[in-house]
Amino acid sequence: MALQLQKELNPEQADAAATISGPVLIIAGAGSGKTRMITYRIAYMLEQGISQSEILALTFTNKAASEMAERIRLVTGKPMNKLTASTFHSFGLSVLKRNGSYLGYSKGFSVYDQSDKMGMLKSSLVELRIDPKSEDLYALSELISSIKTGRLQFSADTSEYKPLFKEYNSHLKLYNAVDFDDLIMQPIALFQQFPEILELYRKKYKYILVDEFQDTSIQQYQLVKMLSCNHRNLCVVGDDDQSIYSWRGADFRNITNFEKDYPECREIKLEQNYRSTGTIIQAANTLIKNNKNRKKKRLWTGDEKSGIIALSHPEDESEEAEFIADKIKEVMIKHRLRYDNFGVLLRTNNLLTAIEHAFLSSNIPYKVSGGQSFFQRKEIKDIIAYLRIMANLDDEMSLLRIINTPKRGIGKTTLQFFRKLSDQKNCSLFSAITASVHAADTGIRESIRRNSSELIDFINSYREQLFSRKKLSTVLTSMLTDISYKNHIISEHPDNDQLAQWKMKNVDLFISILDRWERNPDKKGDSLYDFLGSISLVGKTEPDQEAGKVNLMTVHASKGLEFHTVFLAGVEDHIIPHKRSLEENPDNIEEERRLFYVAITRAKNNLYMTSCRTRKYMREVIETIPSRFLEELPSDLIEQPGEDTVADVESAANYFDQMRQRLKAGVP
DNA sequence: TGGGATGGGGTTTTT
DNA sequence: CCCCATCCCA
Repeated sequence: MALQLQKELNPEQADAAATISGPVLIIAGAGSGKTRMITYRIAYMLEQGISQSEILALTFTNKAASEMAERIRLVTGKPMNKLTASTFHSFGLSVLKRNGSYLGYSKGFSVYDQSDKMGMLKSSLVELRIDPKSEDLYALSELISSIKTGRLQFSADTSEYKPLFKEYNSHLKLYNAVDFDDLIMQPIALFQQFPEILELYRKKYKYILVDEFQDTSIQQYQLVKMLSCNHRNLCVVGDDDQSIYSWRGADFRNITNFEKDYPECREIKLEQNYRSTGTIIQAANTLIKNNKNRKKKRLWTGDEKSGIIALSHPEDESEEAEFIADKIKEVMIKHRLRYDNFGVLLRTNNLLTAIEHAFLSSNIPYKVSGGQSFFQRKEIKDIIAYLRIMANLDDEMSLLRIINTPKRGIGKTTLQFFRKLSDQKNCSLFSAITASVHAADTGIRESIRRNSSELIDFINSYREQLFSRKKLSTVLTSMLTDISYKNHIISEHPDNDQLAQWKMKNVDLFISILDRWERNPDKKGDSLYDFLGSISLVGKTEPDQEAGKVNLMTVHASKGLEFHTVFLAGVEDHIIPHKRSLEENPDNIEEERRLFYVAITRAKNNLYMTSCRTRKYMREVIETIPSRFLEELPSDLIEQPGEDTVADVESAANYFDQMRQRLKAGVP
């Protein structure tokens, strides 16, 4: 059955979907049916006889990648097991897994996340005899990242960190580990050093598509360019107005670079919005017009002016949360909606708690995406560290993590001794401990030698089992029993049994995730290495297809999603736009505005914004100021409860004035 | 020397 | 409010 692009898509979408060879730049406004277009485009390619294995589709999140494959499967009715749809990072990981040995990585190398990275930085500083407390670790990790990706060069005031940079990288190598930046930079290095490997990838992936192109970094674009510069079948899809990841290296100038690199490219704009009511679109357009740095486009919709945008000013965050809870119930009944038609969006994760409390006490089912990932939780990271050290004996960060979890009687001093030894012999910590427990004259006390020796034997024995024929989940379960991990959890929370129970539930959940992964017939023959790889890049908790729950998330996490009714909480200056963001660079105001734009355009029908008058921050209650972006919205579109429109606009203006006075007076 | 108790400080967003 | 670091005791 032939696909009928003209019937399924509007003329621009159909044009974009049918243009499968040569470079194409598609500017797709919010809600313009981008995903639908991409789905049909790939389905159409397959219909034209291009095989799945020749297509590389790069997306921004794992969720987007799996959804893309699923949608194509639904349209074509065929399984998509040969299609490569993944994030840049997981693509990079797969390249390294296959070819890492060329760069000196051995099988089972570890992938370090942000917190591992911080830990590495801290110990590198100690090694260089710099007090970690005197440094801003977060800023340092950004610096390291920028240098590594070539975004920044060492300058006069940063050159003092050259040794740190060197130390950090050589330790990564020593631990047989890579960080997130390496997942992009090492494949590039590999392709540069071994053109014959690059050639293989070029031959394989004849058609490349990049989604969320505005959020790719210069390096990610470089990687794509390397792969596609011969056949030039590169399609990039993006919207500069929704670029919200510049802090992570995203550079929407890539869009202009693309036009330069591929002068023959076709450019197609999707500007018709199918998602939102006219009110929402008008507000969004008015807001984003204030950004100087953007491509000309104007989103339009057939809808005239239905839908609601409302603003209210609760006293504090608990009143705000209650308002949202009550409003959800009210709107749900009025419009006969389900809970999952609602999205509650927040600029920062710490605004989450108040909302969760309110939802719990008014029995509103909800799910949180974003925030701390399941795999980032302490108890889960502990278990992963056990698996990682067994997969990769050089993995020092993991060894350090588990060495006294639970307590094993190996303390600071002993550890220092071992680390010094590993440094002297330029070997891994694990080898250093092994050597020292077997040496005749160890220089350590007998009881400690015994403890350490037990640990080494423990790791070796379970390592062996994990690579035997046994089921991983079975081995893991017996290992956790062996170390009485659950008792450890209980002893960590002597006065909070509920928390301990919750953590144990997480542990069980992890085991069942492993179990399910092992049972998956696609993963047959895969090993512990593959499992660790597969979880190392999973950001958020997988959306368990849980229907019937209110969606609670950060604005960043909401990109690409839509809800009948959206709540945007904490619409206050210092939150959105965020204080720190502006402190870093006043130009960030445009990115903050884009964030606000993304939030607004998630709404199909209604948008309820709340701006508290006071808010608790850390320990103190502070007076807040309504977000400056509120003034950029057309005031006649905004309802404020309990007042008629004219008085409303006036009082809002007054309110802003008062607040500005207060701000000038120096009241925070 | 290890481990518990006590006090200080703090994440904007995430692959 | 919670997590981490340091200090001090056993």
